[in-house]
Amino acid sequence: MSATDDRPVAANSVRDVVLTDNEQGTFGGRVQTRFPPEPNGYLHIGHAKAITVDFEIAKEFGGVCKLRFDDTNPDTEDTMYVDGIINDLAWLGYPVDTPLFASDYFEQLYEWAELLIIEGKAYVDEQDGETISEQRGGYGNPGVESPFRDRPPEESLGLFRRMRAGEFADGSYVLRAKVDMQSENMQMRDPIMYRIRAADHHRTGDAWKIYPTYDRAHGQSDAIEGVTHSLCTLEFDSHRELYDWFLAQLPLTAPAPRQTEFARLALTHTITSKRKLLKLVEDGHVDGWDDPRMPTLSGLRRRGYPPESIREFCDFIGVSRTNSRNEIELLESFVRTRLNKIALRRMAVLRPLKVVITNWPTGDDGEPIVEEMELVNNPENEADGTRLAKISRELWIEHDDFRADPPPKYYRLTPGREVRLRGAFFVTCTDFETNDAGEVTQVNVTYDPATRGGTAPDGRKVKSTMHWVSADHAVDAQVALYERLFSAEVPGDETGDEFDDLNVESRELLLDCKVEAALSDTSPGQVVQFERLGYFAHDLDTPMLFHRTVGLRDEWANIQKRKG
RNA sequence: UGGGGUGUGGUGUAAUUGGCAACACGACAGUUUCUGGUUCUGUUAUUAGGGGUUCGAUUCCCUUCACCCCAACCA
Repeated sequence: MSATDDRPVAANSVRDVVLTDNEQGTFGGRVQTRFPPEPNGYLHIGHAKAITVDFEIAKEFGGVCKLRFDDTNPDTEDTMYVDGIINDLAWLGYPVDTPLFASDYFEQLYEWAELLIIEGKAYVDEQDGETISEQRGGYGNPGVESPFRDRPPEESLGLFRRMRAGEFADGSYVLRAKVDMQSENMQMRDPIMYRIRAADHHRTGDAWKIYPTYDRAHGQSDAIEGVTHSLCTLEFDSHRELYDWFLAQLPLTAPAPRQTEFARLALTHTITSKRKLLKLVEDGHVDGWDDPRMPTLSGLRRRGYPPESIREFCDFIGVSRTNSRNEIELLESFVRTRLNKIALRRMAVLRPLKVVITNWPTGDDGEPIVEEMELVNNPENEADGTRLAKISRELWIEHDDFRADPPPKYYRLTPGREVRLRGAFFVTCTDFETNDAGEVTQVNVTYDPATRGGTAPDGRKVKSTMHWVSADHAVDAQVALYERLFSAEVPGDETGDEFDDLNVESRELLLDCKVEAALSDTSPGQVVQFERLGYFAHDLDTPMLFHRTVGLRDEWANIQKRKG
């Protein structure tokens, strides 16, 4: 997905590595990548970057990218997540027919483990986890070799086979690689290769009693699949040495895959830790994994983010080794740019205020007449055509669009002022009514029949144009407005606890909205622009419930913010 | 504390072998407009600090500092 316009192509440190490999013929020009999620949670915006890096690099060089589930830890994994991930991937634009599973390689991995034992490169340790951890030493401190490190291979082999047979309890034995207890790289201090787990695996059930660790399984799964470029995030940098070590012990015929790291995506006002996302769900701060406030792909989908805009964003931010945090506003700008082109315009009144056109004509039956106005569906795309909307004597307008006592620079309706009702008429406010609390309950206006369609024959101008819906023809709707889920740019930056920055008012549900009739034809998931308000996504399940995807740029809001 | 990684505007990313610091978002000012939207224009940086080599340094050298990652039988 390289840039097609005159924009400079975003940096891509991974591309540079592939380019170099191709020049040097490391893999004979082959490029194969993989996206390797663990099925223990749903995909989020951070994964979207990894996904585009993995898939787009492969595409760019005429290679393939496969989806492989790294399902080596039965305790946390579930088929539900497998399905969810495949689903989200397809929505993002990367459909996968035949996912791969690390668990399919368990037998091969096991055989290679026996090989290492026989060659004296792995041994069974029977110390407890705490002891092993202590012996690992610390940064700058030497490691201590396990008393079982030089156990004869035959003995280790016997023990390892009994581990597999299920003769031992969880945690009683582990298989360790015999690497270097004095290495400056902690990953190399005899890492665990296999541990005993009595758990039920989501695919292999109880067939296995022992499970390989990530470091043990990952690189070798890559090798089994023929991966050339194993792309991952920066925190695995220190694992690369181990990744290479394991592969170097194997009787591989093809060149070993190469691990290359890049910086993970971080966004302001957003968390992407799976554990904390799960906590948001479990503690009821959000409705679920697909709550529109969640940074999950399913949440963004419900929120109305076009998948293309996420891909364009990922392409734009580039790939580098610099730890950074992108502004959520940048992502939103891609959403707006895309939606501006494709979203149909509609009129919706979120906080209705009654307007009466006092000089509106009456028909022969004594009732106010009803007229139909032709409205443009999308000024950015003439092919979207027009629609008809009914108008009569009584209307709803936005509460914010009238002020009895207007502040400076207020262009909207106010006593004595003439404004335009979008695509309809010019109206002038004559007076208004209030309740006991002094709140405005109704605005009375007169209209100028000569301005039908929205232009004055005499060429006079108005300062502002407002959206409206006919009171008799409006449809009821509910609208969810969203603020950032975390109020701080970097959640937890002050206190260390992200949840201290949780915005408890991140959702405002408006139950009594009045929208134009055409909106009842909106399909589930469709995103439209409510004119002057923003982009809104029709809920996937509940009819006439709309989620604000993102607001429009709002100059007036900025003016008020500066004052306030 | 040992090792590894990274530092370019408010933010993110660019800048052949050293040669006018570019693009986008945001902000601000203006323009256009039947959306305070859109469009278009302008403004917004002595490249972490210090020193050195050079006619010339974001780029090469030395040095200081800051931030991130690593001591799970998680991935």
